[in-house]
Amino acid sequence: MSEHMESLNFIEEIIEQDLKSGKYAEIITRFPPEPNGYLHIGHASSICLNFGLTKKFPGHTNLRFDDTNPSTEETEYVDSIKEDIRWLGFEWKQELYASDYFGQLYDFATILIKKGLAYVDDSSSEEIAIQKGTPTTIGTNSPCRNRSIEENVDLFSRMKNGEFADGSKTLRAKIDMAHTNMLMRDPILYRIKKAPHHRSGNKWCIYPMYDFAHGQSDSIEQITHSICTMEFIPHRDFYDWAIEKLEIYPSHQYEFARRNVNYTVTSKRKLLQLVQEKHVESWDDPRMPTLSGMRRRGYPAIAIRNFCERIGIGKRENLVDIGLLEFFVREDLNKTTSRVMAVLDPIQLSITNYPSEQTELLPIENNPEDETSGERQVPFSNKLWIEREDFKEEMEKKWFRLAPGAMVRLKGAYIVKCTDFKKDAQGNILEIICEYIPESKSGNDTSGIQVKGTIHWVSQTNAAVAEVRLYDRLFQVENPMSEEGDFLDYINPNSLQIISKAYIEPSLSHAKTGQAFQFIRKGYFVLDKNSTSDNLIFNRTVTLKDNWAKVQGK
RNA sequence: UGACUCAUGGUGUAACGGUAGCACAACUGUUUUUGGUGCAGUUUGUCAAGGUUCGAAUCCUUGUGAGUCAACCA
Repeated sequence: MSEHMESLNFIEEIIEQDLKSGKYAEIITRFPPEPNGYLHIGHASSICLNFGLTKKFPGHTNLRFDDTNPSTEETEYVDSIKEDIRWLGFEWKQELYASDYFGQLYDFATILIKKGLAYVDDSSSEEIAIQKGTPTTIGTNSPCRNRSIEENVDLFSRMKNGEFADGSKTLRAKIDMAHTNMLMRDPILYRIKKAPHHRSGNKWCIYPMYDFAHGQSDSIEQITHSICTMEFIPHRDFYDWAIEKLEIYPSHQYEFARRNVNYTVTSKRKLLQLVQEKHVESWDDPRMPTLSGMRRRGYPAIAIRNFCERIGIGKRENLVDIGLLEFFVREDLNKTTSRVMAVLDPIQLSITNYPSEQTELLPIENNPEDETSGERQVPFSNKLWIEREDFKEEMEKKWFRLAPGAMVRLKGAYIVKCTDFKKDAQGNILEIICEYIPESKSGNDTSGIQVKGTIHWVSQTNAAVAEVRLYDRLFQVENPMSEEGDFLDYINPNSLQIISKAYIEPSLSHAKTGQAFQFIRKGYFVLDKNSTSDNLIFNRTVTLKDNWAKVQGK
């Protein structure tokens, strides 16, 4: 009933007005990646924006690969991009490629030449750079600027036919070498590149530049709202110029500020470097900010979508706290994952008054947040593994775990009282000795004893073994790109910690790749894709919030 | 010595000339067989100076600060 006016971001406001005014009956947006790398969290923001817009308003979104540079693009990237978008939960109306428009783009270029608005230039890249001038001094005209239309038409077709070497000629727009916008100083439209293209093969040896492909592709597809990041603002002048001169469908470009996340980098070049120089295992290394990395890390797609929606879009510089993403990850996983017990840093706990030959199965709820999740049977015996950090040699104030004389509940089992412990000559604790309270059985406790602490455990005779990989942030500083020197200097040397032998409860030996769990008190974990039944591998997705750690830190 | 963007708590984002709100983070308390979760609450903000107005985060002026632009990359 109470229809609250939902607040719109600035692009949604523009669209709402365009729809209301009748400028468009429906809108068309596009997500236009270049297939030269894997998608990352920054792309997720753009994907959620573009696809989200046409969920909210009538219209549709296309996927268009901006593949105009054959030397950097590969089909492997095309495939990963499609997989990542689908995983995020979006489906495009049409799958399109700028390379499909090479013929049309060539015709567009010829139109400009015939209108006297483009010319073939023999200048080298160095000469062109000099002609450009600087932001504060005007440029100079190329000596080729006044070639006749006939000569330009002839030269351009010979460029296409492969008569000239790479770099020997370009096609340039004839605009204004004194323009305050550097990009309007006769920008290059076409270059010669005798390289095979991932889709068109050797059919072409001239390729359009971004500026002479993107806006034109938008126009061909009748994109109504072409959304890109702020660094393309200076390109909008040319975007509009070309549409006007070509007299084609007037798409419009809108810009928002790219989303940056702290403790990571999201430049494709830097990410590629991290992979190539083996600072990480692969593009989908769980420490990477790529969508495939986050998927392997165990981040649910819904968490990424909620994150993107929450941070919204704007036009100002930003550095979003990765903690917000982690919040959404925990929020979803808390509701959906089964609780299980795993001991990462084991120490033996022996119960002296429990029959040594006995094993009993105890029912433990799978997820207290989900009444329908049921329960499972967990074996219990007199020799258990517990977490080394759950024991202290001497009792302290506010310590709710084990210490000599202290009592805790073993999750889902009994209350135990620590009676003794054993140390070796070096002072390492070898074993904790306890007595259990038979009347304190979980769910049937008649002991009347109240304890503050509950700890997790695994029965030694029934335990399975797994490798557990603990991940931390990839960089030690919030913004590696703004620090002095090389960003690689700021890599966190402890971003990956491998525990080769953790003890896990037997139910976990049937886990499936990608299946997520909460290891009680330790965090959320997911079975890695390289896991086998002989060698189980769990990735820690994210820790639980830890108030105890905060108290200790004080 | 240019053009173009931008400026709201620690972070991100609302407000469309009329009560500065939301989320995260932080901090209290409470619940809890996870020091998790849930619940209740607290703290913290309009870059500055002028101006217009009954009234300014919002409009105007000036200043300050940050970012972008000179790839045959996208």
